[in-house]
Amino acid sequence: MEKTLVEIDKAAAVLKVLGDKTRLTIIGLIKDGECCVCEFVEVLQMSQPSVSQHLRKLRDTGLVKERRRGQWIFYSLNQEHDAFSIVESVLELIPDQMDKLKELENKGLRICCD
Amino acid sequence: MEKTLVEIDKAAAVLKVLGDKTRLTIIGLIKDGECCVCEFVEVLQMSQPSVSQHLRKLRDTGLVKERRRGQWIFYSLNQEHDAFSIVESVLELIPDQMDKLKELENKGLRICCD
DNA sequence: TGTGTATATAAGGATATACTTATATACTAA
DNA sequence: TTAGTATATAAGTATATCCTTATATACACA
Repeated sequence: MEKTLVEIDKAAAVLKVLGDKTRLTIIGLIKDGECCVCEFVEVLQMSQPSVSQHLRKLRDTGLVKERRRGQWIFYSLNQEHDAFSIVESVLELIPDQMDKLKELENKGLRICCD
Repeated sequence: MEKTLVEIDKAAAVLKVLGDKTRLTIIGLIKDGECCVCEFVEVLQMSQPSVSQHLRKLRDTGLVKERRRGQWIFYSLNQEHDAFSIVESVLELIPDQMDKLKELENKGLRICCD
């Protein structure tokens, strides 16, 4: 997988979007799979519009992909992103968020659509 | 070199500081050595207070170190930072800034203090 | 000591950010 | 079609950010 150089402006834009606790947690939550908006709302304990707005920033920079599945929209990491190597190194450094998804599952709130 | 986990808040703070074109350029300029404030001012074509304020953010998060040498203060990367791996992956991705230092040297504006 | 140079800090203003509440859109199922 | 659920967008507001100009601090040298 070739690594392309990324202009400073673009790299700065990516880092700025990643530089927020909420969005970083979202990235951590979809490290190994996808989540839908209502799952983020539950895990993050934030309002739905607020979560939507954070997801929009992630989507606008191309860091995440979305996939509609019935009434749900699932978000996942865009591993094709030019700056994905940054995302990877961030994910290696921050604590795993999987326990939060486990907790969701235990509460019966995990959305599964396969 | 052990890689420590970094809390989400701290990682977000680091990414936020890196998420600015000016500061990212500064990081690029000191990739392989140190620069003093007046060199940044010349390369970045920005006011001295503005540069100082950017350097302060980088210093406050611990991403750079400073070293006074006579009347000059030299800044360099803090390779001991918990999140240095992020800095490294960013530096691998963005274009080299060394040409700007070469240009400074050609204009006789490079400060050397050894 | 006084003057000049390098850097930092303070204060103020324009713009960006991250919430809020209200509303619109898209899909599902009766 | 209508009602309900999931998500997005709009508008407003408090706060943060990044610049500016003015001033303070630290050092060098005569």
